[in-house]
Amino acid sequence: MNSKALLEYTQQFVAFSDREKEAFLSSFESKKLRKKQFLVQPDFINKQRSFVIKGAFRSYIVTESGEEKTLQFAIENWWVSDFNSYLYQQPARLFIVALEDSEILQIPFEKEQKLKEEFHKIERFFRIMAEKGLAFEHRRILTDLTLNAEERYLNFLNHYPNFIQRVPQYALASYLGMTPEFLSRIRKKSLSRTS
Amino acid sequence: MNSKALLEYTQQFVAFSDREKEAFLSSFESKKLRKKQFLVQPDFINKQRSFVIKGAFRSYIVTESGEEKTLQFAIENWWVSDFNSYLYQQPARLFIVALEDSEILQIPFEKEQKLKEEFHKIERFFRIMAEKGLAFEHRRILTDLTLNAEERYLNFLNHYPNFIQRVPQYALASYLGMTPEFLSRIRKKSLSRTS
DNA sequence: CATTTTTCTTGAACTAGTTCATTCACTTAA
DNA sequence: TTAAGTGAATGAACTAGTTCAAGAAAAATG
Repeated sequence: MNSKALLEYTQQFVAFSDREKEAFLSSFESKKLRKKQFLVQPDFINKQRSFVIKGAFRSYIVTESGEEKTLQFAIENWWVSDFNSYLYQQPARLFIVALEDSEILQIPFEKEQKLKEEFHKIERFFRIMAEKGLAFEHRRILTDLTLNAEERYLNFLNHYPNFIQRVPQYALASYLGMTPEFLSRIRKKSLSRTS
Repeated sequence: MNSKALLEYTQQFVAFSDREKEAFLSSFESKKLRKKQFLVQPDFINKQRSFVIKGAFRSYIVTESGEEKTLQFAIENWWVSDFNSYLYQQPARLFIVALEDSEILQIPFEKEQKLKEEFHKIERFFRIMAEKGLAFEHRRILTDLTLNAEERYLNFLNHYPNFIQRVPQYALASYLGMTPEFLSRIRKKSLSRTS
């Protein structure tokens, strides 16, 4: 199994012992998804946390009127889940779909709980993941409250240039809280300024 | 020191031993703030995490054009900080101000790090805090993407009725991502429907 | 490689929410 | 008490972003 990328990822944050490494990595299972396959669907419980080895995902909610609103994108070295569903083991509200043919490593909820009980360092690892996630979402909320549509797009471009090519524009628009038509106009405008 | 409320709060999530209890609670210091006093200000590092014993706080950012955008409210049994500043020990971008005469318990960043190293259960406690915070912010982002201004207000009313009386309307408006004038109109409309 | 499907672009009308200016109500403090 | 702020309400003009419709481009499929 291709757990090298995951191990290297963890080493940015904690130094696992050999036992911890073994316990941690052996709790994951590899899974492959083809483009357009669903990893999570509403009304089902999101029973796994997934780490992206290869490919790209989008998590989104469908409103009453049928619009899709994107909560998150994930590419290599990102985690993806319906976090409310996973944390509380309640039915999901989100869809998570593969944007490309993808490979992930998944850990089941129960195994994660046991690892965190048994190993302090694994508890720490997931604490750090959650804190980084929380800080990230605070920054997102602040930019959403602070910037207008064009500024939000330029800000995204700045921070995540590598996402742009891999994500459909209508999905990015809904992540940024605007319509695809308006994003198209914004891009036209900023292109004409650049060239 | 009034650490009873904090201890009871932790017991919802973890069962500390006597040693852990002692180490945890003795790491906090009590602080009182009068209404309108600042707990955090931009450009200073947010060196403490604060737990509200009594009173109410608001964290907000001031935009280039001078508007205040509210990120968070906190009353009794909530934590408050500029979390990006605290986590990364970088200069804050937020103001945090007391909305009432208040009392908090504060733990310094360095002490928190040591406690998390020494005690697995304290590591777990902060892991749980971060995960709950992350799930909360995901729900917030989803409602912001999904609902219009009136629905966001009614949703807030539903979920946090006790905040309404303690928070100025202009601050609530900026938390909900609308102008105070528009919130005023929304309230007028929904009042006339109720009575 | 032709065709079917999906995504992106463009225009024109529209509207949810903003802005600005003024009045009203309510604390706070001297 | 009276003055001096500060927060909330209201009206009217405005605009950032939406909606709808239709065509163009790109990508997937057999």
